[in-house]
Amino acid sequence: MTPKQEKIIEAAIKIISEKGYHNTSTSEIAKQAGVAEGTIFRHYRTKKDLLVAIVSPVIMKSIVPIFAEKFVDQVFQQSHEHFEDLLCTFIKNRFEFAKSNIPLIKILIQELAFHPDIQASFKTSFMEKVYPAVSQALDYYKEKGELQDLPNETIIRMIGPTILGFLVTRFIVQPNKDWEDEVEIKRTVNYIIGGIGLR
Amino acid sequence: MTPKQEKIIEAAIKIISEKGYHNTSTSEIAKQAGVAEGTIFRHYRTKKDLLVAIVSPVIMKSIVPIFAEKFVDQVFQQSHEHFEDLLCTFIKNRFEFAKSNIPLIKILIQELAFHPDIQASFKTSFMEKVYPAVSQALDYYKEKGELQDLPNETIIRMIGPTILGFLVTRFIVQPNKDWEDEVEIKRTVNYIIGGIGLR
Amino acid sequence: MTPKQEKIIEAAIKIISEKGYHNTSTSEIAKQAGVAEGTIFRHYRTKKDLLVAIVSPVIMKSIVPIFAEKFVDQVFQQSHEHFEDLLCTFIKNRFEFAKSNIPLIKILIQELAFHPDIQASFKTSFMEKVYPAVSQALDYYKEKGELQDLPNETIIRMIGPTILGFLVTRFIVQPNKDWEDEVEIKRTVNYIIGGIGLR
Amino acid sequence: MTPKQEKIIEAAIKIISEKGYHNTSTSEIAKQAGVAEGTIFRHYRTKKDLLVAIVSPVIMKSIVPIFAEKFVDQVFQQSHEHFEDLLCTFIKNRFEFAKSNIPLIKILIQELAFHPDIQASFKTSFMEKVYPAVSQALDYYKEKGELQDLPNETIIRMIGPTILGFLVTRFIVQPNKDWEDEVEIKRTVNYIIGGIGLR
DNA sequence: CATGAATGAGGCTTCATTCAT
DNA sequence: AATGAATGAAGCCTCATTCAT
Repeated sequence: MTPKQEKIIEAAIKIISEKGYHNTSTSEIAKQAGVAEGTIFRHYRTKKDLLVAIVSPVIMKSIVPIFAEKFVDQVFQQSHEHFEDLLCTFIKNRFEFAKSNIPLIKILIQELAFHPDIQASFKTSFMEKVYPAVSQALDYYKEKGELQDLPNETIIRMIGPTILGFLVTRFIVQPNKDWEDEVEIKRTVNYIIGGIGLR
Repeated sequence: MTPKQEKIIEAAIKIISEKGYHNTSTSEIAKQAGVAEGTIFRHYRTKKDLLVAIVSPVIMKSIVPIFAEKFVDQVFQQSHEHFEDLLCTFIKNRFEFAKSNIPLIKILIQELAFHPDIQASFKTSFMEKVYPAVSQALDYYKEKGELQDLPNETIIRMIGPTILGFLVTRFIVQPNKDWEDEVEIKRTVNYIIGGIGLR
Repeated sequence: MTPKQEKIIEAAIKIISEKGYHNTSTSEIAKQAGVAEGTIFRHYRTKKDLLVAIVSPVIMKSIVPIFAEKFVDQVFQQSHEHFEDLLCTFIKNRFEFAKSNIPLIKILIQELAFHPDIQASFKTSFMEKVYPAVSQALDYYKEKGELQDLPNETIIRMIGPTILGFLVTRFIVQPNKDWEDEVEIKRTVNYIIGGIGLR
Repeated sequence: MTPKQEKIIEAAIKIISEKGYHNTSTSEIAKQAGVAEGTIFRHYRTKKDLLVAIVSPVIMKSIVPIFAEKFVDQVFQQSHEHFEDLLCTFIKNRFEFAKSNIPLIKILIQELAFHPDIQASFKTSFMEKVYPAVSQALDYYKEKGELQDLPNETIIRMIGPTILGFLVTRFIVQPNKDWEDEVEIKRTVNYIIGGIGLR
């Protein structure tokens, strides 16, 4: 990855996250990157390729890592005795990730709707790497009697938007509000635990 | 609203919800509507105006009505003794609304990100009509001891994505899944009540 | 065919025949036609489509008509007792055709090499319409003892370039030479008859 | 001519003959030649220069040699008693030349139309070297009473396309047909002799 | 009111050519 | 001599918008 390439990606992320993929012209990206327009196409065959180059790693990093590599181990190494601990770790981790990747996440969310191939890539990542790991963890805590006996799909369907909703509100909808992050994270954890935990 | 106008709106909703605003050309809309391209611009000065004409009513209908007109009354007429009842009514109502307005909601969600003016309109509607009503209701049930003592903003920030997440999953992400709607609605209500209710 | 369309075709023929398809830009054609560049694409979806629209009719008119419609009839109505008469009529006819379609023929010859689809179209026309008719005529005159017993393919392979070579030399290679057309046509006929006729 | 240069020429001939000059990019040539794109421009100032470097020798070799060097001598050394012998030698010679230079000849024929300077070069070669020699030979055989009393220009105008037409048909239009080369060459000679010879 | 041909600005992309390494 | 990243001019094409009919 040459310095010019980095500038291009950087510029593209900045502008696309602000105005959206379709409202951003390659000439604009080139100008912002301080590069000739042709240079973009030396590195990315099409404008779409550039988008994919931006979005692909985010897909990986946004959902995969925690689960694929450490998550399951952690769970069974009892590093998180209670589901609540695990949830808390997870939310804090994703919070930090979101905090330092706002533009990328904005782009991913916005463009997911319009690019079936990106959608597919996302879905695949999710179904192959995230879902099995989470499902396994949920089963584990269900057996420990910490979770209600709901289908895993339902649980995920409820936790997912809760966390995503929190992060989107926090960083995209009202980024300038005076947030007490610690408290709000705690409340989100409580909300989820209240909603799916066993009393 | 002439019959031609209706055809235009109808066609625009169909195509834009499928392919997105930017991937839909006015000529395509005209063809689908069985109308000359010029006719569109006789009724809507710009393509953007057409989008606004589509999206504006949805903004109203998607968040306002229940609250603005009947909601508060209902609450104080004790038509819903418990918050859970109110919540259940609300979710079922929004469920039906979503069911019969999928394309419109798709458009609204997708384009909200790229059109600051639509965002503003949405925000205004929300802050002026929805928030006060909901807030009032929450206070009422808090006093009745049915809700935890959380800031209203936080409660809304948690309920909102939960419901929206359910509807989006149900109708957009996995519309073809074999859903047991009754059950899933009940679970969603329980999830929320568990999360914010007092035990 | 609107007047603008005619202007476009006219301009395209002029410039492409002078400079070749690839050296001619659509903006140049538009300017020469006194039309906006976009107008070209309203009538012809691509630049290639424009070329095909120009070339297709020439394919038809350059080889098909004489044979398909009148040729065979004429032969069997003994309107041409000798092969020489038929040949003379044919060459004169093609001579006149070439004279009034020089740019079109130039384009056809030049671009045939680079556009496999046009080639195919040409080949099809030739094999389906021209070859059978000519072959039939040749057989007829062979039986009359006027032609040597050569395979029809060979005869056509020799007559074709002779006539084409004459026309190309006459109208493209040396259009400004002081030609005695009558004489030169007669000589061409004699050359062919000498080459394939029976003494 | 360095080995790199040879690779470049070789690659250029291959690709340009297949796809034409304008449809071949210098980067493609570089890749096929296993050379950096810049290297092409170190040896040939422009893409056009490269084409000329390819085409120039073919112009020489395709029409000049036989005549310029050995032809005239041969004629007056009576190495060919009859015109037919000379013609036969010539066609066989050009046949072999064509056989081993198909791509080059393809390029020459195709690009001649679009490059006035190459045309000029061709014309000059022809007028200065070929025409006088051939003309002299024709006069010689006319005096011997073997040829009809036609203008040399006319004779050349008829023989040229006949031979060229044969070679183009044989090697470019229908290279895969099952040709009996010996027979077909003989027929071509007979066709020409029949057409211009004295009975 | 409706039409649809015409417009022309602007977008993406290609590619011959240059130049620092 | 060779490289190949960078350039930017120019090409094809799309599409929202206008306007004469």
